[in-house]
Amino acid sequence: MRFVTASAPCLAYFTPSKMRLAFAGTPDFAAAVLAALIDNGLKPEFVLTQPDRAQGRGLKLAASPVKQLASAHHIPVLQPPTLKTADAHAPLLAQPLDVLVVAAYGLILPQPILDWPRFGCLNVHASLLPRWRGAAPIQHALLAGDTQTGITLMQMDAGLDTGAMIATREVPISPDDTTGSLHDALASAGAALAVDVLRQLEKNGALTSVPQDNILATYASKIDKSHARIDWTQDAATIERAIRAFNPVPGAYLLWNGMLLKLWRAVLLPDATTATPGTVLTARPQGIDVACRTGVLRILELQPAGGKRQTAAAFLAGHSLLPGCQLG
RNA sequence: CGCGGGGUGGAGCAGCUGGCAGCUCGUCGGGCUCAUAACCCGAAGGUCACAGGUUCAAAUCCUGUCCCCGCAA
Repeated sequence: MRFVTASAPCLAYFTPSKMRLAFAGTPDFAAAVLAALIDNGLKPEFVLTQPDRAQGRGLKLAASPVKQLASAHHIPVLQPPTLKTADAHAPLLAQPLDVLVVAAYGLILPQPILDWPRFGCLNVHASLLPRWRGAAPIQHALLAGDTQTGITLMQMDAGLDTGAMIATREVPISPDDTTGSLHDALASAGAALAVDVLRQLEKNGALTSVPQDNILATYASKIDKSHARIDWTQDAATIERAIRAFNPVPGAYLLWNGMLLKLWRAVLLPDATTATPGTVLTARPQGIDVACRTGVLRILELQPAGGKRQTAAAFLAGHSLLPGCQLG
């Protein structure tokens, strides 16, 4: 926001982006990118986001983070349920556009939409393509034990994250990163990269890109609850990565006495064990040690269904989880 | 009105077919010991989320409100 004195001609102070820019996105990740565009004088003329959905306890109707942010800045918001039909995209195509920035929008863009902006649709993807194309790149990077990931800004085409790459930005993965922490780091990297590329486009009037090497492509399939149950027949290092990859959602969990326990934090122990995988070796205030296929995992923080997240010491104070019992 | 669990000393839980508020841990005091997570004795600390109702009597039964959480989306 800049101030304009009453006596000065407004236009002399107001230098709007010459580009006709629009934005499409839905969750927090997208909202972070949108916020950066707004803060850097690249305010979109309008925003596309998914329709308000009933969600949360009580299924209350909620606006997406992108919609909330756009509304706060008085940017027009469009929420078509789909873009596949001519009815849906006809009104959009009537409007001239230079570039559409897309970040975690969640709707498939058909060819007419991809061809709509003069410089095409630019997607902010949370991996270093061609590695981890698809829906859950952050989780898969953690599950795989990657030590580095990043953001790729690419020119969208009809394939799933197959478009030519315009720019990338690397983000290191630390041994204690979770999907939550990495998501935030990637969101700010993505936001910064999107701003950089748009400024460059504004200056040069053109974009350069390099095609992806399809041979190196890997796919990051969607994560759901069924993946989040701890499998003790895996080795301890794999399980520890899974706990971080499923934090904060959907939450790695195990079953004990028919009770669902979410695992929030665990560390690898150097110990070896010959116990059956899933056996509790010791249950002490400093942690609950569980045998895995190879290695031992110490659970530090967990959460019973209906209860709050708590330390192992707190949990043990109220539950008799004894050494020797089996976790599933 | 999507389904469900829960709010009890500082922490985690039990009690909830109504009748003296309990357990594990922590805290404080003392003792015993120099045994990988010590042990023994003692003490402090709670208007049982809030409001109303039923009752001789309510943490417990009924009604309403607030807050926390799991599932499902």
